[in-house]
Amino acid sequence: MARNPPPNGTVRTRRSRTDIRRALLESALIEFGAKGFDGASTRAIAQRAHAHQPQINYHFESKAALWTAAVDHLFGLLAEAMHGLVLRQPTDADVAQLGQTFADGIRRFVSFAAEHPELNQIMVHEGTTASDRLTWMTRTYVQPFFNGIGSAWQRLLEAGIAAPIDSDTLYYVLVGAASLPYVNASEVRLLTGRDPSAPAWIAAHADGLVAILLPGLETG
Amino acid sequence: MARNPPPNGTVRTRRSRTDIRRALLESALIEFGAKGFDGASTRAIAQRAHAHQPQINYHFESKAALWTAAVDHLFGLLAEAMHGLVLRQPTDADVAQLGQTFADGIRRFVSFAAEHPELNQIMVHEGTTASDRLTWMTRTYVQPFFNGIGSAWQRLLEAGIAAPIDSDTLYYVLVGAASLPYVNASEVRLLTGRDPSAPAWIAAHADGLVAILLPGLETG
DNA sequence: GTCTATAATTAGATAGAC
DNA sequence: GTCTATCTAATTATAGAC
Repeated sequence: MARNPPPNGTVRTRRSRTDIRRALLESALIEFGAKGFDGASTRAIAQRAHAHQPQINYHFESKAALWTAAVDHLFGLLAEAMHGLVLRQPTDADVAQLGQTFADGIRRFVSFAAEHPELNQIMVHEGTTASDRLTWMTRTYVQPFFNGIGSAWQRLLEAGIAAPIDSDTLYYVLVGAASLPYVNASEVRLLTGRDPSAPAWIAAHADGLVAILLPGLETG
Repeated sequence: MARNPPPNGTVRTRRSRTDIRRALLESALIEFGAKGFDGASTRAIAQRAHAHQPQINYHFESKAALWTAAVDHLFGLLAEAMHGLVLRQPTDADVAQLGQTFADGIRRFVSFAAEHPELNQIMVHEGTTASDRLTWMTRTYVQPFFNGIGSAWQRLLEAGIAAPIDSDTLYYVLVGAASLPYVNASEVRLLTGRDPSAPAWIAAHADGLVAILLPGLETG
């Protein structure tokens, strides 16, 4: 079953279907994140994945289908990173426990934003203008996330743990404050000389957000 | 000196040099904000300004020059909106007064972000990747803003007025939390059904930011 | 499955009539 | 100054050899 190997080491090794699809997806995330849907070119995406431009149309139906597949992949990673977090707890649960869970969620989200800045880059690009892509992404992936955060925040507000911000506004305050340093990591390096992807930076950032958003949280 | 009027009302009226330059600049801000530098097309910019595409190269040297002029214009508006705010006060000044000034700055910045979302849209687009445009914009306009906020924040930290966040991080927390609802206004409308450009939304948002960032501020 | 060649469209920029 | 026409280069997508 083995295919003939290339004549000698000079030729690029042939990759499996799943390998090249994954490489194209990850390249697409970086390019779409950096330049947006219209600004990204399929040539640049292919080149970054060490593939040729027509392979995109072979492995995916179109540029739009590639974008969709890339976003599917990325939200799958987010779901993995958030797995096990249950913000909507049974009504008799200790609300202080919910506060700790929310704080844990903030830390995980900050870590994810640092590790995968493409997610928030793409969301910021798409969120500016009404489009089919925005509607699909919002209804499919963002809405459940938004709803879960909103209902948990409501209970934390009533318990006096949360800062005095209504839940709709809180969502954007949280996401904006949690993601901008990683979305704009190039600017951060230029402006501060520091690297926002350093573990110490990420931890301090997350601690700060927990402190300002959950001032009524018991520490220890 | 009056030019001949158009034969009758059907023809588009000829605009003055300054009028058409301004129309092209404002159109450019919207397109660059929505799609980024590479994603925006000069044809779309011209069309939105009710002009023809070659007029861009007549009134501006190139697409890049148009971008630069548009950013110059926008930061000019920001400077106007912030005019009179003096964050770096003489050493013997009352530090509580500095807290009030900082709070006022937050409110003005939120209002500006709501009124001119293009500023933060463009900054988010450019901040993702190192480029000559990013370097120029950061050194020319962002650095002074960043430095002023940083030194004021440092004094507010020492006075126990500011939330426990170091000043580098604070800058991105503040800008991200203050701008995202307006940068992504389309998504906000889809997700919440509310309009973030409504005065009540803006005021509540700014109040929330002041409350979480300056917990030691004296109210009243 | 991969790769070369290329079709069809659109991009930014320029020339020249008016 | 404006506008039509057009140039060159880059875009997404397809066809067909291997």
